Amino acid sequence: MSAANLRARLRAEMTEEIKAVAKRHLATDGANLSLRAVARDLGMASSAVYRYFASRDELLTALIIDAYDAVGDAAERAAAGRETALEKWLAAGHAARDWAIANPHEWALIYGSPVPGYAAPRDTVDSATRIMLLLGAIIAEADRAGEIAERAPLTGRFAEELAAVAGAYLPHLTARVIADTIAAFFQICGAISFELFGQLNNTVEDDRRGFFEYQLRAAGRLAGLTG
Amino acid sequence: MSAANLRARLRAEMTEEIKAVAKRHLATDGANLSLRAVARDLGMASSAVYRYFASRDELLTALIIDAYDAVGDAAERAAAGRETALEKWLAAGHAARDWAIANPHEWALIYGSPVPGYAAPRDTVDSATRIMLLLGAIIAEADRAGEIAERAPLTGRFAEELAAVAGAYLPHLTARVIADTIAAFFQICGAISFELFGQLNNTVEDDRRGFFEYQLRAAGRLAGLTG
DNA sequence: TGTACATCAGTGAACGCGCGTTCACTGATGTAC
DNA sequence: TGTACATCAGTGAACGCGCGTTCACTGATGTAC
Repeated sequence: MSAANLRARLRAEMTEEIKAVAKRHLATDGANLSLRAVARDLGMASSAVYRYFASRDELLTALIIDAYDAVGDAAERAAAGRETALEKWLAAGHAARDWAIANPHEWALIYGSPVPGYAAPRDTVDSATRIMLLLGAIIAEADRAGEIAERAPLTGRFAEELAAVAGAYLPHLTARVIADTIAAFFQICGAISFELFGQLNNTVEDDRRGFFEYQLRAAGRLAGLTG
Repeated sequence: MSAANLRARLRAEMTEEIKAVAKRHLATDGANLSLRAVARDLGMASSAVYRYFASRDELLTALIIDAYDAVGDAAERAAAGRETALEKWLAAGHAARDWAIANPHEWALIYGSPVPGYAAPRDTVDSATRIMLLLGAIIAEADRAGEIAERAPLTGRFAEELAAVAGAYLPHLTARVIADTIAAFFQICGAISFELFGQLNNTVEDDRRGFFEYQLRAAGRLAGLTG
């Protein structure tokens, strides 16, 4: 390996380490992450972090992209091993929830309230849409296999807007599939977020996984999945 | 009016004014609300605020209770004027969404990511559960009127937990109604939050109300509402 | 009616802290000739 | 192989800022006798 490559590798490793420490700090500081605290934990001067990230916002952006990718990855891998559409659906949903429970503050970073004064740059969209595309693909595949319940066509102006999206970016999906995928996605993420943010306290304490699966199946039915 | 009462009234008015300014500040600062900034806006010394709230957290708590009450109030009033269960359901849902759109930062305060380092005290629960009780009451009423679709009984450990809750606090509701109400509530709040937090950008822009109603009806079906 | 006292909203200075970012710098490492 | 130079990670001090909370205080208003 050339010296230049070695330097590049060390740089990449340091970048990862900064992100790893920053992720830990999300737990205590939430989204108002402190660059100085991260540097302190790494035993380096706060100014040194600027060798790796041009600003606090850029570090935040990196964390956000990582989080979207991680949850998307987890869902994709879980679904990949399954046979039927329903199995894939359930596997993807549980994978997302498992990841959220293991990384609650990263989940809050991407699906919680927006960080005041922070505007997500374009770079985040690709990673952000991965999990939605996975859900859409599962539904579309089931649709082609004739496993999707017959439903009345969508009506209303929002249906036209969704049809336009389908035409421009997702020609293999119908407006109906997109609407139902988004709706199911909102339901699933809502269920995960509310469980995570404590709204189930004092009601369902033990079998939250079971209750989540109940809701996950409901979301599947909403999306037309039979079985 | 006695002088003591006058003093009490002025005190109450000042308290309200502090909360009003603090609510405006949620927009810029999110949950890391600055007491000093609020005092500055009111033209008073920051220490004066301590005559009204013992700490920043206590002010936050007051804002949270107000927000829960406001959205609960809006939903209750909207539902009160309707005839059928479905009409009440839609009216309550739209009222919650309308309130959220009008007060996005207060919505984020109660249904967004938890504020780091802040633990909600007991006083908030009554206000927090109002809207869920309303939804549960609508479903229960429809159930008594025979307007709820027949469904298989709940199975699983979470069903037992919910049955225990029903037995202890809500004897007129079945575990099934509670499960479905919670699930529908998560779905509705998820839809509102994700719309508010920008997840619909570049897909549905115009007719978000229509798309929300589509999801609201789906939530109603999930809860067993026919029609 | 007049006076001494209590109440209490609000002041302003201070404590001790943390923050993001900049800047001139050091010193190790690698590169070119 | 040896030397001059370039690169670049990391330092430490500084700038200018904001924060929550405390404390001794002022001064207006109301109360008791």
